[in-house]
Amino acid sequence: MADRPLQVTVEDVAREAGVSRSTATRALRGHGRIAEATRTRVESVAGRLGYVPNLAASDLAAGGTGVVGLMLRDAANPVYGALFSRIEVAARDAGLELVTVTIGADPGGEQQVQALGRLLGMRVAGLLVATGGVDSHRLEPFASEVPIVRVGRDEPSAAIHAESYDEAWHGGLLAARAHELGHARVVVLGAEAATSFGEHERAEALVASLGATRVDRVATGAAPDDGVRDALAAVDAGATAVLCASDTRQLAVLRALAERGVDCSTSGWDGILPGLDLLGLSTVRVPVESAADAAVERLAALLDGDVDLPIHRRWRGELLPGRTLRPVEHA
Amino acid sequence: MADRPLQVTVEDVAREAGVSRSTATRALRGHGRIAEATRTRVESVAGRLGYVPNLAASDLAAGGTGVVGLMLRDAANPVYGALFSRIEVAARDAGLELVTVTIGADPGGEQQVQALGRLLGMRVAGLLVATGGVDSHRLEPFASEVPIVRVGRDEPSAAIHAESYDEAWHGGLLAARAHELGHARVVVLGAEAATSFGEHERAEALVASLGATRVDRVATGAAPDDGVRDALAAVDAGATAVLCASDTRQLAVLRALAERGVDCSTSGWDGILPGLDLLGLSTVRVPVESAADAAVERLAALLDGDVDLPIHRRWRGELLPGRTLRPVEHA
DNA sequence: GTGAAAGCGCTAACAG
DNA sequence: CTGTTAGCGCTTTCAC
Repeated sequence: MADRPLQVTVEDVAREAGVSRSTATRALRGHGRIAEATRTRVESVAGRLGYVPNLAASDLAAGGTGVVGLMLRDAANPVYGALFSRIEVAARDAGLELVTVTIGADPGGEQQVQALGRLLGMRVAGLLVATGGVDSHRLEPFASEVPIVRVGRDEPSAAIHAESYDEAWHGGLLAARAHELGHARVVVLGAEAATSFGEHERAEALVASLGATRVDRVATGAAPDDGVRDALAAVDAGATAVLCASDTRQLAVLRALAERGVDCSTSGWDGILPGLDLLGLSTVRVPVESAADAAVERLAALLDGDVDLPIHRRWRGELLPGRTLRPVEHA
Repeated sequence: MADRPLQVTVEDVAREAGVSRSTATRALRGHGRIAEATRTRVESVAGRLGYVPNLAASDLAAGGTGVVGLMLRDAANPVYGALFSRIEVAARDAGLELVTVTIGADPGGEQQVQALGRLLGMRVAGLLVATGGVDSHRLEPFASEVPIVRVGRDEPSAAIHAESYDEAWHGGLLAARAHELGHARVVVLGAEAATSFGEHERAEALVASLGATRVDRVATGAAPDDGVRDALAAVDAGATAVLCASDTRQLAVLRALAERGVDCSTSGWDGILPGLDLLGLSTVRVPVESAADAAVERLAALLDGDVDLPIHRRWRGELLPGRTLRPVEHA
């Protein structure tokens, strides 16, 4: 191997193999007609020299990449981790190469612009957007030039494809369960719209499905234990369950409950957390896998020029009954 | 905005702004001398046209990228999720742009070669390797051309930097705890070397620290409940604790124990899982944050040409006593 | 089957 | 302060 493998160019490989640059390229990329003998010779020279094709050059010359870009939200959250992982696997199975850029909790801010710019600047062949943090209006101008699929969140724009979760339905599941267990006054705990649109949407879905049930809505910031105090106050005032817009929040509530020795039903939302069965969490298992698979499949189809699906689709998960949401005890 | 923003070139912007291509570039990149008036004009034209610089072209012309590459292992595991997230944040704080490629559970295989090739092909300025799945000998040839920092796992090669965990010490922590609680016969449950080197290493560390304690070593495959049956058999035969090489495995054991109504101490390793406090898991909290921060900081320093650190460093976490590893009850 | 030549879109000296 | 001039490394017609 050369002492500076990354400095080796096709030119070098060609010279060393005694062929022209174009022949070397052909041999390496396996396109056009080429003599088998030449091909193997060039290949072995390339290997010996440690040649690593310069992608910038090749993308530029070829006028585009085969790579698809993924914009992701902070993976510390197991839900995004699971989504990421599943997208990754699906993409690999579909023969798509993926490059990922992540975006912190910086709604509407600098980061997303930059991340999006980077991916578009790479002239990715397609875009998967798995973060609520990116506004549709930023994406929209590019929708006609590169296929964009949003995953895990509803998409308002009709120009952008989406595979999301049927959160309204999920809310119905939880509300029905709470009702069935006799809860007549509950608190709904979840972020306000500006903090996390997803959580907000979930909370609203819950409230909407709760119908006649008396609801104390606690809208909070991003930190899991934001609003826990308020929720407990409502419990003291007579609420019999704290319905949370995410499992992380539910954990915070359980922690607070345990600490104060208060007994109260809770539920969450996500259903991804390893060990949630041991904890007995009552929650909704969100269909991460379906959405991820569908998004990748859809993108692959778009890249192939096929399109026949409705532009937006929603997937349904299931209720995990658990043990934290219990029947109301009548005094 | 142009009807085809991604087709707009500096040339177009320059023409529209009535300047030359190089002036336009200068205006956009803010290098060299440029009249403030021209700059704003060019900028506004670029904005209006929806110009997105072609990075392939710019990287090629500039002879390199500013981007650093991250090779990551499957993020479904909360530990990798946490690591990923922290690296991301640290990189952002350090002003580094990150592109990530992930590698499935394909030790030594095609995927890593491809992923590495993609990053090197992009001519990244530096490389962060956060997966055990990439062999050192693949990395080594490039270590002299691009700074490479391995994170979260020991690195055998002296050419490659590393910020890893002091697993031997962690093993000591757990072993001491088990001893102190009176466990005289334990089972150590963790993957075999070929399946997960990290887990294997942990298990070995445990065994080594366990000294005179009688140990049944159960070496398994990757699935969390592999080997659980064997572990329980050892418990039936008299072992008083099952020490696991990861928290995921510990969960599997707890599940099996609960199912069979058997009572037995357990411990895990990782300490990242949200809600582990509620579960009372006894485990070691691995110093993900320290390693991630150190790795990014080191890489940034390397990119600046500073180097003074020992090439390999190890970080120490802490014991989370929990409630799953309990004193042995004497009959 | 192979080589020569013309760029891809951008940057970076240089002059002016 | 701005325009001109060379490329960066690779792909791709098009002749031979």
